[in-house]
Amino acid sequence: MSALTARARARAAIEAEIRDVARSHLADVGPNGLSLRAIARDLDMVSSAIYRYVPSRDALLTQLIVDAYRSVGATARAADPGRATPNGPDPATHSVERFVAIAAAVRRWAHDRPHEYGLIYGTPVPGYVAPEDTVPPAAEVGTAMLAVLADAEPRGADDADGFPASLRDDLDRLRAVLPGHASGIDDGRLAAGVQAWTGVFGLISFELFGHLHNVITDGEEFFALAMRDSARRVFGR
Amino acid sequence: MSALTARARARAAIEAEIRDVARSHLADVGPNGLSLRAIARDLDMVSSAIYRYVPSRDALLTQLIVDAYRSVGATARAADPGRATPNGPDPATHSVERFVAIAAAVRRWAHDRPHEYGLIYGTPVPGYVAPEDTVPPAAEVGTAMLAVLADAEPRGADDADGFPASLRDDLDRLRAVLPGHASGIDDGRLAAGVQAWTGVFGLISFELFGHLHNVITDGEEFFALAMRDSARRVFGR
DNA sequence: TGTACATCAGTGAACGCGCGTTCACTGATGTAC
DNA sequence: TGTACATCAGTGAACGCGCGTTCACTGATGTAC
Repeated sequence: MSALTARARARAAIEAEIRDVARSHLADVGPNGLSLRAIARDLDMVSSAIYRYVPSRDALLTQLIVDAYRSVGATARAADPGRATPNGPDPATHSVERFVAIAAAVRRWAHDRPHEYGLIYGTPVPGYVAPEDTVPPAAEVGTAMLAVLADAEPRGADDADGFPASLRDDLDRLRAVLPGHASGIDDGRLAAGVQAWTGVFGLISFELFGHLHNVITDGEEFFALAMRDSARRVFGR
Repeated sequence: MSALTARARARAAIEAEIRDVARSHLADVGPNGLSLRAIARDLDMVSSAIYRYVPSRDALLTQLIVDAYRSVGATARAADPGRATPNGPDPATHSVERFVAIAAAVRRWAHDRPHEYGLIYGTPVPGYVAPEDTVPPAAEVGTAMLAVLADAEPRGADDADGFPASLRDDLDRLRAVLPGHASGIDDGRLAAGVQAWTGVFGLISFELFGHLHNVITDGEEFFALAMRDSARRVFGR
């Protein structure tokens, strides 16, 4: 029934296995320590056999990075209650709730697979240069979060007094990339939105990398509190 | 005149050289790639000679980590305009300004030595367990930033409604560690302070690790804006 | 000031290990007629 | 349905490399008397 030949199915299965094993190794040794030989060993393959499936170590890293970006991007999109309705945003869901829900889902995702999170949001792997194909997946989460801005009801005042020209340019460029009627977002709100967006990952990283040890034990509550606060600043309460 | 013998001075000089070379290698290969042999090579030493100065690779890593924490901690303290006066905090300097000044100095520090920043605020090195002696230096920056809270004039309202007990406990514990008359800080403000503190590193990491590429070009301005905003939320304007 | 001994710095060889990647090869699975 | 050929998966040996760490040793620098 399957359109794929037995060989093609076997190949797909092994490719998936390789990525799974690689992800689990990531947890033990980190991206720098990731070894094709070790992966092959775990799969009862001879070390050279893995080159039938993976062109090089860096290519495998790239795949894992792209997978991770796509995965967290999909998680963010799926968690947005405003996007849940069939056509367009649900106007009944307040933007604050949407932002908070997405943030919480991203945090859950990160805590469930800290090594994959570290792979994309931690220290860049030295010597590894991310190819172009990682760029679009990398943008997915940010787009999902900032899309909430585009749907929010516009506010009257633009409290962007004193923004330097360079920053206004940046915000203009960003507005152009955002979906829908993003053009209605004023500079002040857009800047606050970017800040809120960076805050999501800032807090997740801080917690995951151990810098809240001996400070905050209930990371989940604190995160929820902080995100609510962030979102309210952007959207007003 | 020197209290140290020639041998002791030579030793101190070489130890410093080793750390310098190690720091420069950090930039090229990251903490995982740091190699005692490579360091020895750069110093025209035979590979085994380095063991006269460094007990092991992990010990060297620990030293670099401690140095980095101390360095950023000292930077933060030195940048606090409220601490500049001989005795006690300068009441004329508003807390917002103090926080913003410290944050900017920390960002500068990080941008001047991104690898050292990554060493302490990036992904933890897999397999490396930080010994106890890294804990006090690690706390220095946070203490410097939150100390501003302790000096701030108390505000009337405590907008900490709905804080769960676990979070209140965390905040109590934290208050006990903070210097001076920190006991006067209410839960709402303390939580906001912690959030502002994590925001500093969140934004620095985000920028340094490349996640603001194609979004914000003038990172310095955006950072300043964000920190001002953060601080105002904590201290009121 | 001089000598005897202890401490230290630096050498060179070796241990056992792991890595990415290439290559010529065997045997199995697919495809075209 | 059967055969001939092309493609693919997996093998095993090898290349050249780097690593942390130990060890027995030589020669220089320091210390105590």
